[in-house]
Amino acid sequence: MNAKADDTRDKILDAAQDILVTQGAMHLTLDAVAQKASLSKGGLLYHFKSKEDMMVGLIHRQIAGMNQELKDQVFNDPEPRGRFARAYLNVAYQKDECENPSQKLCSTLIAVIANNPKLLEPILTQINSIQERLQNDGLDPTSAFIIRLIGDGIWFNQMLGIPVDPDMIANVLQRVQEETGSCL
Amino acid sequence: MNAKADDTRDKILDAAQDILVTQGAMHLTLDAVAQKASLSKGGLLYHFKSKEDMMVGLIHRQIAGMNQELKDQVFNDPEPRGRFARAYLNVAYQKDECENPSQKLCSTLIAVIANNPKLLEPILTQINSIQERLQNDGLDPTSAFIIRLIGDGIWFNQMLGIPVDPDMIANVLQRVQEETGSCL
DNA sequence: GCAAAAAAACCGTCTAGACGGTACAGTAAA
DNA sequence: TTTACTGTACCGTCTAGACGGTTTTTTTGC
Repeated sequence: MNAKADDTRDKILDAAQDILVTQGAMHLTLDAVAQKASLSKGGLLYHFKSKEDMMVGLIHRQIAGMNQELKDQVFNDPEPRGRFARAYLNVAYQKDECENPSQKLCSTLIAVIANNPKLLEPILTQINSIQERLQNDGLDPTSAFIIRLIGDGIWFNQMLGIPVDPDMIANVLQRVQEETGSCL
Repeated sequence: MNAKADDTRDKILDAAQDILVTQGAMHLTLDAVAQKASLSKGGLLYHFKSKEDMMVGLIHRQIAGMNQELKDQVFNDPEPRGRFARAYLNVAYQKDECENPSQKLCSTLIAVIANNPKLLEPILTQINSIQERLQNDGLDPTSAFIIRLIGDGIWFNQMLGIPVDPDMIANVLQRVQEETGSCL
């Protein structure tokens, strides 16, 4: 069955993700991932034919997860104008530390950049797509760009593990909320 | 003489930096650095007793360079109110691609995070210092924080090698220019 | 409905090479 | 004599990936 294989693949990617978040990119080895996924190294390499292949799988899954989050946020926002912008900021900063897809994506990013910048392509595509959607969000281009930079800044801080003050983020989100209502 | 030694140390750090920017953190090996610096591996280890030691040296030099840039920018800005904020954005984004200290710092950052998060300390100190200086820049706290995030966002993009539209950056800078004159 | 064949999923060891770091003998200049 | 190196040989460790074999699942033939 394909479901079993998909399940195993997911387990492998979960393990890789966990190692990236908790131990850093340097400790992401095939052995470590296999062990954490309760699998042999051979089993791992059956599903992903190389470490690079595994990283690609991880990137794609992360991006898909992020897009789902964005979709949900947009869906739950009744005001069309600027709702993608708000969604982007909300996804970039999520309060619950454990299940933060943005931070996971960040950890993945670091690993990718450090080990194989060629794998950045799908991520760049995603970023371009976000920029485009921001531009078509009913805001003027400069405001859209500013919001993107703010979101990226939040990412950046989370990536470095810098504790960002939740109250401050709330202030920023509120101001954006107000300004996207008018014009920013 | 001490000048000779300092010169060699600088040459070594230049080489390390160059490898980081052009090839990525994975290719930063002692052998590669020594070769690029036209030096033997033994010679390198004479100046830096370990790879970690070399990284620390690199971080410190980068931070010093950035602070010098900030100082210069602030010095050349006649309007006291918000001039550190403007300086920060200007340093984060520099047009001339070759000599961009911000991008070099970014590459170093990645290497550090990926290989030894313990070395982040001096960088976190720097970031906190920047945040503090932004807060004492005559702007309200939320505006200051927003500007920091924008600057970090610019960093983030440069770090990923994402080509940011110079015109857009100019627009952002101009708006900040206008707003820091009034209140943002 | 069931056995045999085939394919999929997985195990665990082995190897070749890279890398950080050490040791040390020697050299050249200040 | 000290400082600033060169250059080589070497060690221990780590890691990606290859490989041959084994178990489990699915498909096929009857």
